[in-house]
Amino acid sequence: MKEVTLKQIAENLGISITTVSKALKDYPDVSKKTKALVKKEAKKLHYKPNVFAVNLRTKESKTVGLIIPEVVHHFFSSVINGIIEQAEKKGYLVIILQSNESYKLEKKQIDLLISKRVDGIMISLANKTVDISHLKRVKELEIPLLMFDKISKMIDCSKVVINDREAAYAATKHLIDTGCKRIAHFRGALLPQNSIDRFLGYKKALEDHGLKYDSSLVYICENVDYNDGINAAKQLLEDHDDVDGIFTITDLAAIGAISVFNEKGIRVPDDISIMGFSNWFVSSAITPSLSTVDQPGYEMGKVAFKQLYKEMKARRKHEDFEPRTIVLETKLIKRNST
Amino acid sequence: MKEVTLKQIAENLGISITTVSKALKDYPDVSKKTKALVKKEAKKLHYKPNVFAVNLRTKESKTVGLIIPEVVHHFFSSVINGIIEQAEKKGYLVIILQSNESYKLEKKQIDLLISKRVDGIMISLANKTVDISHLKRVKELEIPLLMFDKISKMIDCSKVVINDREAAYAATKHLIDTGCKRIAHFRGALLPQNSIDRFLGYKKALEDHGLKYDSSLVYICENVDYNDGINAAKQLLEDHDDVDGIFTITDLAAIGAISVFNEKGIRVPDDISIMGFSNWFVSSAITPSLSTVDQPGYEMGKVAFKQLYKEMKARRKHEDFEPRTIVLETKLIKRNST
DNA sequence: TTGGCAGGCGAAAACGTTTTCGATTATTAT
DNA sequence: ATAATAATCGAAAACGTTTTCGCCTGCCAA
Repeated sequence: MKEVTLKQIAENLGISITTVSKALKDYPDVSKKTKALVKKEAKKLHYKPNVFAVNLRTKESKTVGLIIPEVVHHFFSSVINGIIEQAEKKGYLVIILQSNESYKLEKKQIDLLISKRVDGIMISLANKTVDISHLKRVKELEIPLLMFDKISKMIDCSKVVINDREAAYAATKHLIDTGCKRIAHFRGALLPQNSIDRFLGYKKALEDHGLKYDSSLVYICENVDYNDGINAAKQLLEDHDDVDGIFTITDLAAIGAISVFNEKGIRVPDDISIMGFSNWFVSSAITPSLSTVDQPGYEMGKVAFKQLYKEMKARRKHEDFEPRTIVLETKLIKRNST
Repeated sequence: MKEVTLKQIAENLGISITTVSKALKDYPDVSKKTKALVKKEAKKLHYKPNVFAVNLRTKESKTVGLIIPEVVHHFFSSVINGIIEQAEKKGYLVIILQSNESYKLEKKQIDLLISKRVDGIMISLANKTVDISHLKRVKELEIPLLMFDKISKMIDCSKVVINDREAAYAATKHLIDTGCKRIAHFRGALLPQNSIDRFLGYKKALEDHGLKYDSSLVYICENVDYNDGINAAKQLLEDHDDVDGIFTITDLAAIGAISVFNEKGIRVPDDISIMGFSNWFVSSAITPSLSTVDQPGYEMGKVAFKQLYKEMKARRKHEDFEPRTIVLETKLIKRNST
């Protein structure tokens, strides 16, 4: 049971490999008759081109690499979904790697993708990534690169993001609009741009609406998860008794906080309003359902691949390409926690 | 800025390509002196073998394909996590495809993976998959194949599963042990083996403990999601007023049900106990926290890749390989909903 | 001297494709 | 008739690696 190759078909038909190859790709210098013959024989033998040979010859793998901090994460898995769907449509496959928020791993994975000769790389940076020489290298090798969600401003490449600052501003403003006077913020780690921007949006909203910014109302949720939310909420209850609103960097932290308040008999939103971020679909399932900002993960993945695709196409044709930054719309979702 | 190749190194050193290649791979018929020389030069030039050429020559891609019904899903994304981590350790990359529970897509994706010449394929079947000729073809081509979670008994290959029947039995028994007398079941679609097995476990547990099985207490949650849980719960409340326990096929459905009961003022677990399945981590975050069965996704992914790796290794050495079915342990998790 | 052997190296084939550049024939214009 | 043009085809190089097989040199034993 040997593999079917162009050679095989050529021999069967008594013509050259060249002609077979060209016939299958509809080159204009092959007669209709020969084309028909070749295609028939190819179909009969179930001919499938050997991608390894094609790759070698064309220097393309029709594969892109994707590096994200965490796979088990509603937002990122939505992005993955958007990416692989779009990629498949365009005939590309996606290799997924997880940096676990580690800079070292991220760097290693970039090397891995380069050595695998993917046609493009999409990445959402690890929180701990500050050195970006590994990404510079990608640019030097002229491998199309796209960053999404967690990006670095130091790299000139296409980007897909939301306007974290504006979204956080809107979220905080919503709390103010519903009557909150003293609003705390559960923020993320200090480094990531997202975390900074959401914090700045929060701060600006306060200042624009005559509420004084108080740094003692800002709590850091290092891992931005459920337990962080629990701990921050407990700490908050110890530190302050006059807080009537919280804006959290992520739904998970908000849910953690809500569970604390539920337990202690503090009513949400009567005693304290809570605003999440991301619109993780569980937010609508908890009691009370969580007001939040919708962060379009699936859409982001889709747009991101489309943009990368454009760049890969340009590169193939040796055209030059102008990187773009695409900002996606977020949406304020009002539910029962505010 | 040309690519560095073996030829390049050979020319620089005035030796043959053959010797360079062999030196880099520590062949015994190259002198230590030459090896050192070659390695030094290779490092200096940052030589990286061209995988396309290596693939073509060795007929291996060091890549495996993974097909799952849904990426945005706690259990499956955990499996992905386990797989890619383990794969990376062994020098393999993972291409992820999503069947969206569609048989047609699944079939197409298998073809895609075959034509990409992956070294192995891992799959969790779409619910609608009954025809398995596409999987037979994988076997015929002697591509190592592994099925996990949603498997087919008609295919002889390695499998990694949990004992759904036993786990469901234990879950139902737990409801019985805590005093439930009339226990409903929110089951999944009719076809999938999982769904059948969990149903059978539920039924058997009833019968073994002197409770009569009543088919009117079984509700079908076609998509096994949050809304299904809501609808089933509402229907249940219309149909029956004496039910004091529910075993749901998945946490999501359980959470949907809980939200209905919360709304209607029906107390969980005082009026009705609820038992989920999967131990989706949100289950511990809701009120009341959900008793459930822990389904080890990460572990399953890890074990699955390891097993596939063994088969790929055997295949490379042309040894024959005995497929194995590995059954992973589940764990009953008692929380506040029972 | 001859033979055998080991160590070190390289020529060349092979993997299967794509594409350039001629070559050959058939057709048309002059 | 000749020249120019169009239509078809194929030889061969190229992509970069791996691996088989044989060659050469030097050494030792008989």
